[in-house]
Amino acid sequence: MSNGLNPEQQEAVQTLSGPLLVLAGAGSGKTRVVTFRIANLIKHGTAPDRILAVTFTNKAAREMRERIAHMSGKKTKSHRPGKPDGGPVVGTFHSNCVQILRRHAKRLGYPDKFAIYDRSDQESVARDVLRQLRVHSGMMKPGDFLSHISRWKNAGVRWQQAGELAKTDVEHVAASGYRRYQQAIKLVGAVDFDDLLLLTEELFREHEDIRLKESGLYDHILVDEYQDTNQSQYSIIEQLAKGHRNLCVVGDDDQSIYGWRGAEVQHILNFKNDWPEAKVVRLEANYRSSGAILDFANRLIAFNKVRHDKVLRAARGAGKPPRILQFKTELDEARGTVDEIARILDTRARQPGDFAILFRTNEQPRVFEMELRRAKVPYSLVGSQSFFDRKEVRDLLAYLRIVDNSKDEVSLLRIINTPQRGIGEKTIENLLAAAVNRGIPMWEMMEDPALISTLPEPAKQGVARIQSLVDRLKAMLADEKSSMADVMRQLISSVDYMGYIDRTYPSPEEAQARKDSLEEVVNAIAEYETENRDPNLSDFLDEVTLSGKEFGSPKEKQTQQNAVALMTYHSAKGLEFPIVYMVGMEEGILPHRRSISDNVDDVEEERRLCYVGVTRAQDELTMSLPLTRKKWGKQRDTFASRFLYELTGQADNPNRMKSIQGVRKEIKQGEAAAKRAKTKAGTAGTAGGKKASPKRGS
DNA sequence: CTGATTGACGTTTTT
DNA sequence: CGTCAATCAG
Repeated sequence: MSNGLNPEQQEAVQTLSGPLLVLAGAGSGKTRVVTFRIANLIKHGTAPDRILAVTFTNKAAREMRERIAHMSGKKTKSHRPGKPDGGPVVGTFHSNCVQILRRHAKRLGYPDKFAIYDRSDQESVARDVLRQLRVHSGMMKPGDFLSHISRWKNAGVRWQQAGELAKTDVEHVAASGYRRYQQAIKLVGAVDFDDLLLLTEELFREHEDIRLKESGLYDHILVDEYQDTNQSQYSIIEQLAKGHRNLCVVGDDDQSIYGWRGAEVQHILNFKNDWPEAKVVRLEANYRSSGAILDFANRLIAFNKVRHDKVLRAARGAGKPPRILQFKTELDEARGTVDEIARILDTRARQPGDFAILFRTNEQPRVFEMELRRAKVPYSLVGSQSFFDRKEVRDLLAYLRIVDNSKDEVSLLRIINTPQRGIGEKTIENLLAAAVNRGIPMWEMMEDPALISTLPEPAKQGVARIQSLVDRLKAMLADEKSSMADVMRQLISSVDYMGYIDRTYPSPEEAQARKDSLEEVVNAIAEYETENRDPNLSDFLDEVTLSGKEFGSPKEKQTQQNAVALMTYHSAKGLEFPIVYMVGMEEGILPHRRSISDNVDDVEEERRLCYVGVTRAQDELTMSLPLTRKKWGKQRDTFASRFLYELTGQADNPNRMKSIQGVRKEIKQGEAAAKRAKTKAGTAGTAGGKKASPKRGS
């Protein structure tokens, strides 16, 4: 074997035509197989740019591009099919859909320059919709509302049909909100992340000419992490591949962890039904982890009922047995873990980048971050509050988005009075109402002299100022001589954003930190400009929205290169580390309380999550739990995760059942308390007078 | 219109 | 115990 692949891997690499399902276990060299197969296709005469590889994350796309470039010496491009620079097209579902939609938006009644709304933009639209519907936050919060819509969209349900499907009161409210939400974002020419997929699917389904044109761009399609495709993605792939049938999908049903986002394991389990002539290759040899770690993984996942039966074979020796540690509090857990890492680093046997600390929720890492900072261990927190979520960064981007596309209402509302320029709440309300009334974007409404004349003097001036600012920036952008970074700098000084920061944040350190992140935005734009052949604002904004987290400053990137990784199990998928710590192994966290109910638990996906965590580890694995955790101001007892018993082969240990029952009881009590609070609130409304007086007395 | 204070509330994961 | 939204006095 010239390239060091085993026979199964060889088979996957050498099957060059027709449908191919690669059932790849964790650590089976999946990524290598995919890249080798692409190289092989090219070697056998496929033009590189007629190969489309779809990845799940931007990071995976970037890595694959690098590997391919490394192997073939060919450059690959991110997601610009049709341009003559050669390599295979590698990108995520979302980035590919954006490209397709940008080419055909008009056919769906969208403007060429549609904005892409991310989670935070969506929330602001959702808040507005809920306010219009007079929905109290006790009934439904913006997040809940959006997950209803998202679930419908993932299942291909449009707002016209949602009402019929709604059963509960909450669903009915969500359904009527769905209509308003969808009309609102369409009016401002925006699409959300789900729309990117939904609209592409619709485009292909309703316009055969477009489907033929787009699918005709490729002769081969490869899809990674196929177990995580949802309904729209499944359909898009089918539409693209049904002509040539050269479709290779790679995945592992045991690592399906995005069910909550509409992913359906059935797609990978049923692949042979949809593509009957498909060849199936199973990769069950694991090259990543030590035997002892794999034993844990195999024992654990065997508890799941819905799965392809498979057992990972260890290609390596047994290695160190994994450890399970208990600490008194979550602070002790963090301290113990970090101290150990620091100690190992002192011996120089390992580098910071060899370690990962994995957890379930984004709130867990706080303590670990504190401890890592104290111990002066470099770390990088993946996900969570990303750079582009910081207020000042979002503000600047909102300005850019207005310059790019003045219809973008969410962005306009964000910066219309930031920094303050005398346009108050009342004025905004009036503008908005008038715009809605006439069915035009707010920005256009602001250009109506009749309306302007009704505004109070300060607001009048404010509107004039923001209009002239945007005009100036637009002109500057069109001017060849000034770069996008120049436009950005001009913007910051024109609105005196620095002064705004000084006024808003009295602490000098915080003010400086915020100013630094402004600088980083300018750097990011400058970097984008130097790295892209045909830089333009729309494209920059797309990239930021679709992959915001990975855009950090050069400085940030460097420190992240060799740092202890702090991340969720979800973000860890596809990665590997010599030393892994899985922390907070408690009932209620992993499995998460939301998957546990009175007597029927739905924890299979949580178990897969745990499995993903275990199989990230190459040499050493440590699982830990604090015996108490601070919650709502009180230190409370925790229960050991049922998974700890399962993976150590102690499933019949009575303590496992005690744990499960313990957490169920706790959840039940929590629910009862919530109910009591709710009824109390209800009665307080009618009999409010009775209870109010004693409180005021003090 | 702006900045400060008080009260309610707290169940997950992300392209 | 913190966070954030709603509320209130300049």
